[in-house]
Parts: sequence; structure tokens; C-alpha cells
Amino acid sequence: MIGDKKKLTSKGLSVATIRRLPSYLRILRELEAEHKEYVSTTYIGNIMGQDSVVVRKDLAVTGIVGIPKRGYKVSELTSAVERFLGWHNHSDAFIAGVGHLGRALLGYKGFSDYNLRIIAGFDVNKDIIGKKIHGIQIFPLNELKGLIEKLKVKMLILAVPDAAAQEVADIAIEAGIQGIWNFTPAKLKYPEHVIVQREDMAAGLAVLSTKLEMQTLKDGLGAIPEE
Amino acid sequence: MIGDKKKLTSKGLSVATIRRLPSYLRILRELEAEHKEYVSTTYIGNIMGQDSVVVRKDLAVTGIVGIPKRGYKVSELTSAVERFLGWHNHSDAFIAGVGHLGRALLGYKGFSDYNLRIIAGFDVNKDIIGKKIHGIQIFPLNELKGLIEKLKVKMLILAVPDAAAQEVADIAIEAGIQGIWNFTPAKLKYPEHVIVQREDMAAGLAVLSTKLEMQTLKDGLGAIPEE
DNA sequence: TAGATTGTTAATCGATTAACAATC
DNA sequence: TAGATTGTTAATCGATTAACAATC
Repeated sequence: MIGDKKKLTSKGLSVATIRRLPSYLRILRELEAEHKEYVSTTYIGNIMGQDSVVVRKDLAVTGIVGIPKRGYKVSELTSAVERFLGWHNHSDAFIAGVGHLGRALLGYKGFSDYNLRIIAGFDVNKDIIGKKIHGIQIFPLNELKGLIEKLKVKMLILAVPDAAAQEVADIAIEAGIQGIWNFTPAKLKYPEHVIVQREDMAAGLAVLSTKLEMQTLKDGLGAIPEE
Repeated sequence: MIGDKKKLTSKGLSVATIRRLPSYLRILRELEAEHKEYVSTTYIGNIMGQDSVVVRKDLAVTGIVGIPKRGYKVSELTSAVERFLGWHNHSDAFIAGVGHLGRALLGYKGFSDYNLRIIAGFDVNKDIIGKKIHGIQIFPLNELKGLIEKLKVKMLILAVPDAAAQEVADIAIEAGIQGIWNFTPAKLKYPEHVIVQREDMAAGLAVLSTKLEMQTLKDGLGAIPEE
């Protein structure tokens, strides 16, 4: 194993930048559909509600250079961003847990934008095992390990009940899974070579709730004159 | 209107802290269920995979003080965190868009952990208008405005198709909605007094994909000796 | 008392913002 | 040419980490 860490920062990359890339990609693809040849960071920044310099710095990670006064070539930039994210090739994923959320993720057409294909679902519910949901075959959970090994699947979308999250993650890790996209609120324990990305809806709601509270407080203060 | 901005930082709060609070709350509630009286930040940090000093600093926002050598009183801390997030009272929300994702959100039991109640859904699909999904009544989208005004609903969960996102947001804002939890990839334009929180799944996937790519690259380098 | 733990202040690190030179 | 835009360097801001005093 080579000595450098898997930390993004060792490559001079910022997580913030990477998180913004899909939004840029979305804008770029729209422009491509409109057959626009060039795009400026001013334009992108305006849509994103951000300063153009942020966009320029972010796009620099792709290695693409722009032309002063004209901007960046849309087609070139689009494929560079796709390539950077690894979204230029199809990647296959399994999903464990086909309840409400799992079902929604199975049916979510948007994943194709990222070239992500869910190729099978796994659950313990006998009512759905053996059936297809949104065209995707559901297998019993106890076949998860064998099928990860057999098909060498690299990514698992985890949407099981909280209490089962660690157990299912352990099975997948043992089978050699490389990345887990964790939609449960559970904080998983996992070895260093596995990448886990937690999608934390409660965190988002917390920010919204707190800001709403502060807004309400502010309005209240505004309505009632200070004593 | 009072002069201070709605920025959290003006209150000395960090977004990072607020995002972690729900995870703390989850741990605290578990401890409460186990009738534990005290908890140390060492314990919480260990579960979260973070240093205890982060936890201590985060928990300081609640105003609760701990006892050296013992820790924090679980019951006291739990309700303080709930109160801080505004999750001690029920809050009602509407959901616009009852497709795959909207349906999953409607059926998601976890919202009750945050005292969030979805009280009605809105869609343009005639097949589901007038029906109940997961016990929640679905109304035609064109009644959204009237019902926000009538019931004075403060939060809208936005799960409509991308292309409709701005339009529906505008309607809700006109009707006086205060917060929008945006599950679409659309970047909304909105007035300053409205709070919008975007739940950006693509951003999370981008981080996962990029890290996976780097991991693969690293393994590849490890397997093939340097020339 | 000794030591685990809290709480705070200072140092470091990372990300954003400001300033500005380069160039088509 | 003039000016819009790129690309880079420096300054600021915010969050994390390190260090350490206080205390039960």
C-alpha cells in the first residue's frame, strides 16, 4: 500500500468543492442541451447564488482552463466534471432494505444522471423477496454476501432499519464492498479501507428548524417594541 | 425588523454544530431508554467517532453544564437539545409532490422523532388526489396556496419534479410559507425572509464516488510496483 | 487525594472572500 | 483599445485541534 492517506485534502481537494460539482454538472448539461458553446463562471455563479470566483476555483480541479472574455467550453467542461467524479462510467450498486425509503431510491430515476445503476435489492420481507420493484429484483438479505462476492459489486446503498444497519454493513464489508452510502441515522463502525458516506436528513432538518426558530424570534421582537 | 441578520454565526453558532445535534439527541434518547443518569462526552464522542472536546463545545450551545468526573445529566441534556432545535413542540408541514420520493417521505416514521408532522400532501396526479397515502390526505396542487394561508403552515417539503420546483416554491412563498425543505436538485430563488434548506443527495454521492475513485487508484498503485 | 472529566483559551487548519494581474 | 473574464495570491473568516486550568 502506498503511503498517502485517502483524505481528499492530500490531493489539495476540498470536500466543499466536490459537493458543488454535481450542481455545476447539472447546469452544464442544460447548457449542452441548449447547444451553448461557452459558459462563464459569472453565469454559473449567478444560478448557484455564489460568487464567480468560487466557481472558478472549483472548476480548476478538473484541469480545464477557460478563455478570458469567453469562458469555458461547455462540452469540454461537462465531460471533465463527469470524469472527475467518476460518473463517466456506469457503476453498479446493491440496495439493502426495501422499505419506504429503499423503494423510493429504487424508483428514483435521477440516479441515471450519475451513471449509477441499482442492480438488485435485498430485504428480509418475504412478501417482496423474489418480486421485482421498479424493475429491480429483490433477493433475500442472506444472499447479499454471496452476490457481492460473485458480482464484485463495489457500492451498497444502505436503507435498512437503524437497528440492523451495523449488522448489514458488516456483512457487506466482509464480502468486500468498497463504499457504503448510508441512509440510516446509524453511525457505523468500519475499517479504514471502506468508504462510508452518510446521508443525514436529520442534520438538514436541524439547520432548517434552528433558522426558522431564529426567524420567528426575530419577527416577534420586531412586532413587539422593545421595553 | 430588528437589525441582526438571520445568519447563525451572529449568535455564535456554527452550522457544523447544529448538524451534529440530532446525532447527539439520538444517543441521548437511547441512554434515557436505558435509564442511564449521566453521560460523558468521551462516551458520546466514541460513538460519533469524534473527539470529546468537539462534543463538549457543541453541547455548550444548549447552556447545560456538566459535572467533572460524572458528565452531563441525560434527561436534562436531552430536553435541552430538543428545545434548542425547536423539536420540543410539534410542527406541521405540507409536502408538495407525492411521487417516489414524496411517498417515501410521507411514509417515513422517523420524522416523529423530530416532532415533525406531515399533515397533507399535494400533487397534480389525478390518480392520487382525494386519496390517502400512508394515512395522509392528498390534495390537488392548486389548493396548496389556499391551505397554507388557511392553516398557517410554516414548512413545506418540496419533492416535485425539478422543472416544477421553482414554480411551486413561488406559490408557497406567496402564501406565506416560512421554510422550505428542498429535496429537488433545483437551486431556488427566494426572498430573504424565507429559509430554504436543500437536501442534496448528489453532493453526498459525489464525495463517495470521488473517494472510491481515489481508493481504487491507490490500490492500483499498490499492486503495480512503481517504475 | 488522584484522576477523570469539564470548560476555556490559543494554535492550527481549511475554506471563503478580497484584491489584482494577465489576457483574449 | 476597452472591458469582461480568467486565474492566482493574500487576507479573512470559521471550524477543528491542541493545551491546560478548574473541579468533583
